[in-house]
Amino acid sequence: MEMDEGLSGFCIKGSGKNNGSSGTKCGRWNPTTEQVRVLTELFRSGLRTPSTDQIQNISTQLSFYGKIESKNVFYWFQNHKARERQKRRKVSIDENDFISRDNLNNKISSSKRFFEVMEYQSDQRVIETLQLFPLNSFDENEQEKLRFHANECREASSFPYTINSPEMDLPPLDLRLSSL
Amino acid sequence: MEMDEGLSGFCIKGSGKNNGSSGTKCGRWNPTTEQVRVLTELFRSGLRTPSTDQIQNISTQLSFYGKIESKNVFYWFQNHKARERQKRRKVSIDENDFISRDNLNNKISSSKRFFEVMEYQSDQRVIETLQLFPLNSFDENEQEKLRFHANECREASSFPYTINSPEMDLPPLDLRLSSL
DNA sequence: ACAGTATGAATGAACG
DNA sequence: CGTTCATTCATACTGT
Repeated sequence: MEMDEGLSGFCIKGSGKNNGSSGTKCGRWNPTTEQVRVLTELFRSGLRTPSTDQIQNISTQLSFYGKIESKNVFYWFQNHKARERQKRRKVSIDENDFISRDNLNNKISSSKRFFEVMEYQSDQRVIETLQLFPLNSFDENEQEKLRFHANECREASSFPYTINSPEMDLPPLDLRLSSL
Repeated sequence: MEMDEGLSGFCIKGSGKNNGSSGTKCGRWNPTTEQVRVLTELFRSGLRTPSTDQIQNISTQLSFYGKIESKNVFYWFQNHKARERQKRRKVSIDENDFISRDNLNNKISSSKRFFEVMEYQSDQRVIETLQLFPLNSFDENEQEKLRFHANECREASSFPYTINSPEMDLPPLDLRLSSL
């Protein structure tokens, strides 16, 4: 395997993993559970795109829990934000083919996809919690709403899904690339 | 952590597996042989990085064979591509190694590695076959060559956010946003 | 039952 | 920012 440990990367993270997880090699930042916890909290408090100063501060504070650089914090937020959106995008597409976007009621006939949707909701719920300060990353929520359409137009070609969904009568199978 | 994604619902997949691949526990997607077959076919037809639409379509079509979400398709291609690359990298390294070592002493006689190389050359050769559409994922080989750069220096910070520091003698921990 | 492997999933890092 | 790459974690699978 690859037990090259003697390199300049140093690992921390030996912080007693209870569930015996990661072996933990280094070379890349491997956040402590505490670090992740804090970052997540900040994120859920509404912070999305921390300023340089904020990054510095967060990084400094988190260094208490283990090795960390500001770029790690930067990337973390970048990724977390991006993936939240990505996830949301994917799910809403997946869920599309039977929930006509708001169904007016929890009619949700087929429960098949139900769980997936639930999951995200619970993940998103508390965004408002700590919305009490001047973040300069203000109103992320607002901004996000505004930004909400620009993203969709990526491949304008593919919008068969949004509202209708009788397309579940898929022709048994035609997977020539052209048909995708 | 972010395990909100881990539970993708439940299992289906009872579709009689010949060689007993019908694991059928859940927690993670377990593709049907049919699903794998199709995915592989697409891959060999040249598809590497399907767009969101394509992912969606594929997913929908494959759902005919069993439960599947678009993220599964996404990951599948991600992984498949990565592993192909990985494999190739290893082999070419091995081969360099092999050549430089044995070249002087011997004519290429041992052959073990040859087959491996052959194998996916033949695997790649067919890329053009179905290249009749806008796949947007073209000729991975070329792209890969271009991409061949600084993958090494993980530590060197080419990072815009590094040059800042003076303040902050960290108070043990106060991460309320206001304090950032 | 266990070691080794194949592969789904997650995520840090970075590119365009 | 959205995407893509590399690496790692976790689990299903397979052979012994």
